[in-house]
Amino acid sequence: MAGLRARQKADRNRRILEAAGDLFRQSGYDAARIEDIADRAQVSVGTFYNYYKNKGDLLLATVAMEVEEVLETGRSRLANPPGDVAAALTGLIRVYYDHSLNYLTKEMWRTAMSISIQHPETPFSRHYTELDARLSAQVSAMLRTLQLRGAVRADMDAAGMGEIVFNNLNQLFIHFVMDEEMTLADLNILIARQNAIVAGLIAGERSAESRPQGAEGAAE
Amino acid sequence: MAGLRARQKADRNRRILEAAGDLFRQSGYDAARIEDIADRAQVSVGTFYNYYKNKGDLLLATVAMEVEEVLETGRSRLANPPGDVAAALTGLIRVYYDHSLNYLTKEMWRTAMSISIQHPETPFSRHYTELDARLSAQVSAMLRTLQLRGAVRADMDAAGMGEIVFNNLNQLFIHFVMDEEMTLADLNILIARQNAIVAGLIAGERSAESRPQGAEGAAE
DNA sequence: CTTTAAAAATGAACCCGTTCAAGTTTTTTG
DNA sequence: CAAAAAACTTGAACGGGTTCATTTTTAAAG
Repeated sequence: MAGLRARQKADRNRRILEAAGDLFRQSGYDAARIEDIADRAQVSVGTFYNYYKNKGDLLLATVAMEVEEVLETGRSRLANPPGDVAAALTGLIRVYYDHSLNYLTKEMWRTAMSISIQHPETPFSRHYTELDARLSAQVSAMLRTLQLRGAVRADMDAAGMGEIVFNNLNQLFIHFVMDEEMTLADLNILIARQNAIVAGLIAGERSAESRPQGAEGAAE
Repeated sequence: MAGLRARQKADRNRRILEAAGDLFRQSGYDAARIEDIADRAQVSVGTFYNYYKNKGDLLLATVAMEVEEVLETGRSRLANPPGDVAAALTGLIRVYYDHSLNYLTKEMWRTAMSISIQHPETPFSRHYTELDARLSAQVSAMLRTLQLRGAVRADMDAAGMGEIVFNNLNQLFIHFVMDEEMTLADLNILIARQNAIVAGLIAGERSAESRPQGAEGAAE
């Protein structure tokens, strides 16, 4: 009987993950108590802490699964982006956005981001930050591809502009998860508007890109 | 004797704020216990909770003071921005950045952001989000001013582009406070680089703006 | 198969933010 | 000025995340 201990360990881990996902989605992160999660996973509270360093650490396991899936889907989009700059950007970004609520609630996203910001030195945060960096790199890579095709101005720093576009979409995503009323459709409209501006600015000289709209009044 | 109660109240509030600011800076937000803050302010724990709804609420009072000051300084920069687009953007943004560590530590910023994201419906978060919106509006206003002067392309949506620029600087600021090693100088270099890209893209046709650098290789 | 050692599970105890019933001080009323 | 009401202070008690000494289970050694 090779590895009874290992099997039991894997089993308990799976049960904890399942229980946590269920309870987080059902009652929310704050309301889901460690004791509840442990009970449902049929382990004691102490055992839970042998598997995860703390409650936040447990959330990462779930969030990370989601983001890995998004990265994989995004990768397949990099090879052949649409020729239209706005469409290419929006298409890639929608891959990210449209996956976002598959397994995670907005509250779970908020909590994950929140913990990541507050404790940047933890493995949780480092992992999360690294996933962000990889998403950002995908946007840069897409811009570079478009640039090599001539769809984007050759004199632009694609890597830097990719970061700007990613930072923008990331911030919009934060707004999205912070507003329970906001739908994915709303978010997509916002990002399409922003991307249209960017596309108008970076489109190659010869491309038939639609030029941006006129300016609105300013504030403050 | 008009308002003994009012004077005592103001006094206690001042003492609590001072004690909290001191302890947060000295020992960090997490390590500063409510009991310690209350002791130092010469009130009981119960009394503390008559003045602030919770620990995070107390942080807002400090953070808000800092941001209000930044907004005021920023306002004075709006009327007469430098003609150079990159210089105008970087100048405004440096007002924000250079003030940021006057009264607050990185850890305090992280905590404030963290709480704001996790509990968006609280007054704390609403206030913080509103301050962000006002900063964003300042960036938009500056772009609009430059546009009216002809330093920025007339066909650009200044309000939308202002949001993009703000989202970018905000995200960079998050990176900054998440990395204890990173200095303000490092941050300013990063934002100058990003702004140079933006400036190159949005500069008015006739302006003598420096064109952006060549593109780097892409990733992923 | 016993014995010994290592690994893991357990729940009571601890810490700290928050709440609340009871007590105290200030203000208002007559 | 006394009595009643209102406003405020207080610290003990509560809840939930986390820790740790102890016990139990599995693996290794003889």
